[in-house]
Amino acid sequence: MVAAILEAAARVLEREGLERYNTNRVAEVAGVSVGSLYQYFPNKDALTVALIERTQADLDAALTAAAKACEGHTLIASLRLLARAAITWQARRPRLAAALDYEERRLPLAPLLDASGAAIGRHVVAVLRRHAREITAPDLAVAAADIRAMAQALIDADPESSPSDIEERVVRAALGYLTMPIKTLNASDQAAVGSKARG
Amino acid sequence: MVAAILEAAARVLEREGLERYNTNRVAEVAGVSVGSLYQYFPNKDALTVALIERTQADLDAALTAAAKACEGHTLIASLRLLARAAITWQARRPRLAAALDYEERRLPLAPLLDASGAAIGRHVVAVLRRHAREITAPDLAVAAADIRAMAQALIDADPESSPSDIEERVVRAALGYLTMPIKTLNASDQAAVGSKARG
DNA sequence: ACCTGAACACCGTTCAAGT
DNA sequence: ACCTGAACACCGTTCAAGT
Repeated sequence: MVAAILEAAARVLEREGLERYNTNRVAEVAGVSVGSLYQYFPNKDALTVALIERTQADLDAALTAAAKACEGHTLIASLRLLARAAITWQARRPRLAAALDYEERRLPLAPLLDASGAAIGRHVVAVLRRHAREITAPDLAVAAADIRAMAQALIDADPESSPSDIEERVVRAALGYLTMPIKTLNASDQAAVGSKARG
Repeated sequence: MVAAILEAAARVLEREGLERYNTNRVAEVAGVSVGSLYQYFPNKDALTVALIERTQADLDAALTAAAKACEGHTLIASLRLLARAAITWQARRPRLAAALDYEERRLPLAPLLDASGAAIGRHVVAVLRRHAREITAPDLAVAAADIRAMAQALIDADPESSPSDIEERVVRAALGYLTMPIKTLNASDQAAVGSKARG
């Protein structure tokens, strides 16, 4: 029953969008009354969170496989494999993925951060750790979270771009963030501070 | 009257959040009836868009000033000035800025992209153009849009971090994206393709 | 025990009545 | 012309009645 309701929710989001995503419609598509829905989920947000969790578990599996495939590869090749996995996964149900990405920002996500969310981060961190020598970013966990946020922003930004174009830009952003020479970054401090005096 | 309603909307968003942001509350805070609100705005989204436009105009002004201050500075120092301007601006009314960033994703933004949105991009592109020799990214307009999306993602991601920490990460991301050696990126192609054969 | 769906509350929007 | 606010529609949620 829970699975049927989640499936109905996914279908409504995918085919009718966030505007028509309401509990009465989900119950109707699932073939149950709205009262039954509320027997299994305390409210609409809980239903959405459950759907996000199920979807994140899928993405986690895809990234686990990609992380394994990274073994023995360079940092660049590894980032490309991870980016490609995330982009391919999102391309399978783009409207559902975009809607859930959007809802993620609004919802209390403690359970997700503890469970699959952190799991996704852990895979990336594990891959990064193997290439620690090349990485100048001071904190791998922060770097993994930042790369995840940036990749999601680039992927959601324009669904018009081709997957290979998005991949190129995600890899460029991730690799640049990770390997930017630290002296280059420090060199900017004086100049920026000094510019306050200019007008 | 329009200004009074927009001010009321900003105050409601800032002090009571998106959950209590409704037309009846906005009208109440503005000291008018809800019917009057609908005489000046065709619907709630139009009110939100108008508020975003006004707010973006402020950000545009801040970035215009920052872009001017960049003249004569290195690419790195310029990116730091732009990042600092954006972060400082958002720190002034963080809850309002975060709420509007969120709404931006949902709304039809043709007017914004044509007006202030594109203006913001133009300033960044102008700064980037002065340093074209150091930049390996193939399209400055795409790069500016990507940097804007990434910066927004990092700024909105954790409001816990200190402004200087966020600034460091935004500059790292932007500079890395822009200057990543192109040969490094190309070097990953064969490895990634070859990995498909592995398991 | 579980399901049903009418009913309630809240909020976006309208419109007849007022000035 | 412009304002008012009660009324309507929609959707999240509940609960008395049914099986």
